[in-house]
Amino acid sequence: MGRKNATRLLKLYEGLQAGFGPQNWWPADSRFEVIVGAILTQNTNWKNAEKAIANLKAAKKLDAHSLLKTPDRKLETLIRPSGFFRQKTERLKSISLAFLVFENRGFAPSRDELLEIKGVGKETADSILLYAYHQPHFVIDAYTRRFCSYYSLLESKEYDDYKKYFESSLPPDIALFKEYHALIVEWGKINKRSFSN
DNA sequence: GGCCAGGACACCA
DNA sequence: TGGTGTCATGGC
Repeated sequence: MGRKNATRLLKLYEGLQAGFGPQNWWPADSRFEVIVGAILTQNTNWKNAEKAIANLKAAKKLDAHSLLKTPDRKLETLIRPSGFFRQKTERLKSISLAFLVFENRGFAPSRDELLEIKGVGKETADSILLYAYHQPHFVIDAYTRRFCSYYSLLESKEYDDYKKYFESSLPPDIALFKEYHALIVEWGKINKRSFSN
């Protein structure tokens, strides 16, 4: 059954690849920038998150120390285009602090450690693990659920059900995980009018 | 002009 | 566990 899923998933992957080409996620110059982007894009169009990141970059606040030293009001102004700017200001600060701890001790955070950080849920944690720390965690988002529903792969309400489905069906290939999730997002953007929910 | 983005969390029953 | 409200800007 795992084999069947694998065959099916890989076939769909090839189709997406052929249709959309290489995505090369995550666009960022540093590990910290990936993490910041993961917070800023929560329930937000990436274009808007990108503007906020550009503002942070221009203000030279795109490193954990500078960001932590920036007053909340100032930070809110810089990230305003990404929406939810008050929440995200708080979340950026809490994750910046945790990031410094991870850097100092010299090894990557576990999923549970990330989930303990305020403002980091399952999708954000997996995005950070996959795209910032290059570990084989499959990222599940709204598009992935629709994708699974559309192709009758899996029907569930639980994040972890989807995560296990992909991780147990696919070979633990980091590049594959990164590219597959990115392609599903592209697929979702194109098909969003085709069906609802 | 309404709808919704690469979610998370608090609160309630 | 399951349902609902809140957070907020900008593109289409």
